[in-house]
Amino acid sequence: VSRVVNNEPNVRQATRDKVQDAVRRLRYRPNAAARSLSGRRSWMLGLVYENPHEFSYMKDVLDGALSACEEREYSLLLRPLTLPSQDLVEHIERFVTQARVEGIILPAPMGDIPDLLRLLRKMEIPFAAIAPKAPAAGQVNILCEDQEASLSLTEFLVERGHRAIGFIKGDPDHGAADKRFAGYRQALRRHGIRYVERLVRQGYFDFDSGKTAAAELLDLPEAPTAIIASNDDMAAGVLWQARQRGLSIPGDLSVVGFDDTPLASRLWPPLTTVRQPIKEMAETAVRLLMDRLNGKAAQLPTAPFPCEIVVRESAA
Amino acid sequence: VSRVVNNEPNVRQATRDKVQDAVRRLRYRPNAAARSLSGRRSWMLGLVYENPHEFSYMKDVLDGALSACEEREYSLLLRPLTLPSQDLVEHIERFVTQARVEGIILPAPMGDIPDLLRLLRKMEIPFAAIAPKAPAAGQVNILCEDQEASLSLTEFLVERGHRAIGFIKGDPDHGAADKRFAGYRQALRRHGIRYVERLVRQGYFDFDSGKTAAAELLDLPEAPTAIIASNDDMAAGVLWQARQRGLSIPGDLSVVGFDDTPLASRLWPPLTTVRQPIKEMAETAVRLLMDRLNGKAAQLPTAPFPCEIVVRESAA
DNA sequence: GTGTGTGTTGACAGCGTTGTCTTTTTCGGG
DNA sequence: CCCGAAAAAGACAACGCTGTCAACACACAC
Repeated sequence: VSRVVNNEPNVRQATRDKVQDAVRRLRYRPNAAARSLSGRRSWMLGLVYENPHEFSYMKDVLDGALSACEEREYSLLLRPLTLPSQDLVEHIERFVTQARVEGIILPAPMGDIPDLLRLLRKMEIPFAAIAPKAPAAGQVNILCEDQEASLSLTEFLVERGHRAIGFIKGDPDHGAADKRFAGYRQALRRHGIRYVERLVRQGYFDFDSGKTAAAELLDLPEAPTAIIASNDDMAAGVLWQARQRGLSIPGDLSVVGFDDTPLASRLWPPLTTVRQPIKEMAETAVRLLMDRLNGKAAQLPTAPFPCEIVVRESAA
Repeated sequence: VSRVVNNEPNVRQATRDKVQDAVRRLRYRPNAAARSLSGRRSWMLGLVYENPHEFSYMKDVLDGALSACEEREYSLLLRPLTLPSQDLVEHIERFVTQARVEGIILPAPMGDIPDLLRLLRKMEIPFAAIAPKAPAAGQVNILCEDQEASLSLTEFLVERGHRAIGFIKGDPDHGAADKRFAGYRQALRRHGIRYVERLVRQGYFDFDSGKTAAAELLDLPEAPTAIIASNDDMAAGVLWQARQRGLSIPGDLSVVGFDDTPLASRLWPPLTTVRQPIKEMAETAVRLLMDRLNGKAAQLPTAPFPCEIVVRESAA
């Protein structure tokens, strides 16, 4: 029965049929616990994430990870965290040893926490990092063309005549933050626009930091005519400040964001933003991680996923 | 060791200490698979949900369920579904028998799908329904004061002078939809305002249906001066339509929603809405379900959770 | 000293699979 | 028809716990 259920070779077709018939008749389902115990495999992956207030990004990661797990009959265990967390290591160690997860998915910014990575390496738990800042060799890394997207997005504004373009950076712990900023600078350079440090503010990927940064930018004597926020939630903060000041969008100020979350299409005016294939990235992360667990040849690093500008009405 | 680890009685303190000391020294962690296999318990709960585009509500459910599971060292398995689904029964049956979940959490509208409930009863899988339309006896039901909240919200508008109040209903499959509508009618009755059927439109808890319904309402010869949307995402649709028509909010039109999602505070103007303690409700659902699994005395039905109006600037 | 009851420890089968080793069957070639 | 190799089937320990029953220790009453 075991050999048939697990599709092993060296079973005569007639026997196979007989077993499969019985399986159906008796509605037999292998017991996952017994299978794990005997096979020394848990058939479980872990998803360790920072629990954000605005969950859109994580929702896509979750959808992708779940669907890839379902394909191969794995289960997915979630472990939300709030950073910074001093008992992180102990926490994760319990998570791993308790549930015996075989591998872990680390969406940003989890792929860049030294303590965490060290622990996982020590415990020999394979992992896949989604959008890490520093994609180390020997681990699964899923990237997307953040810098290219940011370059295009900035050029999109330049082409429409903007020269004073404000930029709100993302949380420096996220890999995407640096790359988006780099794309911005690259675009300025390419078009011979002077980089003005005052036009750049630090944000943290959340609404409030977007509001704060926008306020600073808009109060500048030479206020920008366009603002790039490193994600949609911060862009919402920019819109909010613009409203407060009675600025019309995009008449007085153009605003663009990143991520194409549901929020982007619900704001007024709807946000021009960058869509990333997060769900596909998460699916790929899970699949590559499983391949590695099953000893498939170490894959070549996968090409970064392409992004796409979604043009709406918030920029002119 | 088993007796100490599981806190069973009848172990001398000295022995207990010795074992605990060894546990620490050896970093011993019970093997979940072996424990399940032997104890015939999986230590797993399932969360079966309809996967919405706007995930805010489910995010709170997820947070609550995870935190309650963690308390008692249970794991939570997720099963997103897209309704309607013809192979739902087979799907869930596999989910249950494969992972051997001990119980299932059913956030709305899952608690009202007859096929699903029948299956779970047949398989004798206990479940907890969050905000079901028809809370059947003999199961865990978690409710909140939707009708009362809707009553107060409507009165909030009446007190500010509104008489022509539009209402956009939620998905009729959700229990909350009916109750919110009932609260609206109750408020009208209490204040002697005639109920006008044309001012009520069917929505489905999503942005697009909110837009459509709002368009119909705003095109009415006697357009409402206020619109109640049965959730924030539809309220965002109302704001969108208002903008399209150049209406000022709340000057020309007051708009209110339900759920107090992140979206509500990011829209302009920020939405007056109703906050429900979703996370606490989910935690309670999980705890009661576990109590039932562990044979605690059948609890009395829990009191519905109170809601709270969050006043922002979208209504005047 | 014996008997009784209770608290404590010891011993071991059994949970439902998988991996490995042994035995049997099948098949092609002389 | 027999032989040897390969394919298929069979047998069973092992995985790491829990539940249950047996054994032992100790306190107390008689």
